[in-house]
Amino acid sequence: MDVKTLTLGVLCLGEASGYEIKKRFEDAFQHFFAAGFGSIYPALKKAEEEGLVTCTEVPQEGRPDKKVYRITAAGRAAFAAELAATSPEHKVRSEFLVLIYFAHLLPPARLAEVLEERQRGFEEMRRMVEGCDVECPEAGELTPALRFVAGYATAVFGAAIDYIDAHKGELVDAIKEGSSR
Amino acid sequence: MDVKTLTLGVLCLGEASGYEIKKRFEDAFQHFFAAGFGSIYPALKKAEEEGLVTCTEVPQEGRPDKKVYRITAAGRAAFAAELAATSPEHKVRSEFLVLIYFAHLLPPARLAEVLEERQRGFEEMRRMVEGCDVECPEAGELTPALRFVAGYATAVFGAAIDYIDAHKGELVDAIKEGSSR
DNA sequence: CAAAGCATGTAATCGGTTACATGATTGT
DNA sequence: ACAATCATGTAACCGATTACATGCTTTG
Repeated sequence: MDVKTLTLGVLCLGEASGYEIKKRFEDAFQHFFAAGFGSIYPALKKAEEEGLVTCTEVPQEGRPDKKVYRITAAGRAAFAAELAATSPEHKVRSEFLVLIYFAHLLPPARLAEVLEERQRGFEEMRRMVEGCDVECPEAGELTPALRFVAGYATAVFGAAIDYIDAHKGELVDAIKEGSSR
Repeated sequence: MDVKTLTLGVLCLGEASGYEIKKRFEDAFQHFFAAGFGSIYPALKKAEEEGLVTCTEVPQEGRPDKKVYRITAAGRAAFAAELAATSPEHKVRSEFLVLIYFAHLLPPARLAEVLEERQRGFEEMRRMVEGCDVECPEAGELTPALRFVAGYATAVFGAAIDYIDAHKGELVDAIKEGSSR
């Protein structure tokens, strides 16, 4: 699945500009599907060429015109078809775990930093996911699907945080001993 | 961090051929850093050109010669420097969570399949990570770092599996109701 | 006064995946 | 017989990141 497809997904939920889609990616998908302007704008352009979305330019003062995109029937169908065909992959690319795997080649002080930095990162992620719950009470109750995703993320980040917290001291001590010997 | 760098890391642990490095990636890094032949072989070639590894061709019968790579002092230094400079990122790209997020656009039967498929995937991963413990008793005790990585993965996969198991019925039921209404 | 937010885009580059190309041996 | 394992590589392609380019408004 590429950025163009998920962009279609966002537009299924309502019209939006490229900038707004980027924000959606940040506060809803960030923890499982990141994307920057450099992939969103070209994706929107291509989707428009293919008739999957339409675009209305809204004049703005002191800014470039806002381009509001709306999904078409063809776009909706394309997104549904893509969803039906994608298998539930789940890939992780973790420099953090590489660093731990080769901890013996890291200065012990740096190792401790690495562990705390990642722990803070996970804590921030968890806060954000839980915040999602609180942020949108106006839209009525969270749908079951959204609750599932948020609950999943909370559980997984929680497990990661707890594990790091419970074992970091032990690891750092062992590496310190190893490097002084 | 790219494949070339992690390849250097593997060679820090002992000499190996491209094929053997690929196996290492599969049974040690798979859950946090995947790589295929198409990135490993060119990485090795480039590392050799840069003097980070040396290569000895070992004649084989009925197969292409085996090319055994060994890391050089420069290679070791380059790897250590790279490690010291990399920040502990941790990125997830999950088609699975996208599928759940848009569960309302999926046939309920497919949703149930998706949940079970991913659960099985995580269970397999967890088994593999735990197996790591059992597979290499000859190399003496697992180092603290290796234990940390295995323990982390076990905890996180466990949390994911438990969460899916506890909430999949609820989700599927809710989506079924939504689509019949 | 500086930083963050609003708003759009392009081009170069980079890294990785996939498919192709070859072929013997061993296990089911 | 067929699949898997051993063993190496290349080339085309694809998608994403990064840097560049511009510039006003709001908030701290």
